[in-house]
Amino acid sequence: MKFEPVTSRFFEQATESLAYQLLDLVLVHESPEGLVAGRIVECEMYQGPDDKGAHSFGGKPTPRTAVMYGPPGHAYIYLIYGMYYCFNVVTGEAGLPHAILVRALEPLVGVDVMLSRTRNKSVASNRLAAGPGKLCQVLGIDRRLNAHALWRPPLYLARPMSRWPTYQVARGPRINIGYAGEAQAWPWRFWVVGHPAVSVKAPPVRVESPADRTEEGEHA
DNA sequence: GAGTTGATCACT
DNA sequence: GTGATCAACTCT
Repeated sequence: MKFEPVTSRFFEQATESLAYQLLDLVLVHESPEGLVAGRIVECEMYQGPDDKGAHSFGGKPTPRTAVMYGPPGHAYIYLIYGMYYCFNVVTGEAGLPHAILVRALEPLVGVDVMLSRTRNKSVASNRLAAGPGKLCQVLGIDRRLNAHALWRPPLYLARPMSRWPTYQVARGPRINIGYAGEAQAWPWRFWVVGHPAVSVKAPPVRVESPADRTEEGEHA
């Protein structure tokens, strides 16, 4: 299976439009243990400084969140709960601290390498990366890749050589941001309807047809 | 419900 | 500078 990296120009669009488009793409890591890649099936957008759920809420850059304030298309990777990493795509023009958390992907290449990195021996192979912490674990992503430009190796977004079958996108509230006040309810999580690699089952606010997606992308 | 580490913040 | 708090998670 071959993949074509996106260009830096790809990231020069509104965050919500990018969130939808991530579901067309593959995340590739040319790791020391081998190439691993998977189709992105779930993501969440975070739009500081007004989003109480975002690390960039309030608008004051910190050492951790500095990369979110830079130009789009770079990786924002942070340690969560002392044990897991989460991988984000920085979006929004420089100065606008937006990012999209990639929550789940469908393993496509290097499943053997992914299996060797997981501790849970009984997990189904299509759920090896069903969750942001597991995703980073099986792809071998850690803080060393923070701020990496995501249009070049060893870590990049890519288009598959052939398009995915037609699919629907659902959107709903984001996961585990109970501290975020009313932002908790904002429908800023996006996922491929019915896909087995999606991390958490939750009722969508609404389901959109491919035509809806196209229309929304053009308006963005 | 526990595990585990470091960023962040409210204080000296 | 120092200490307390707690997190965009995962598995038991």
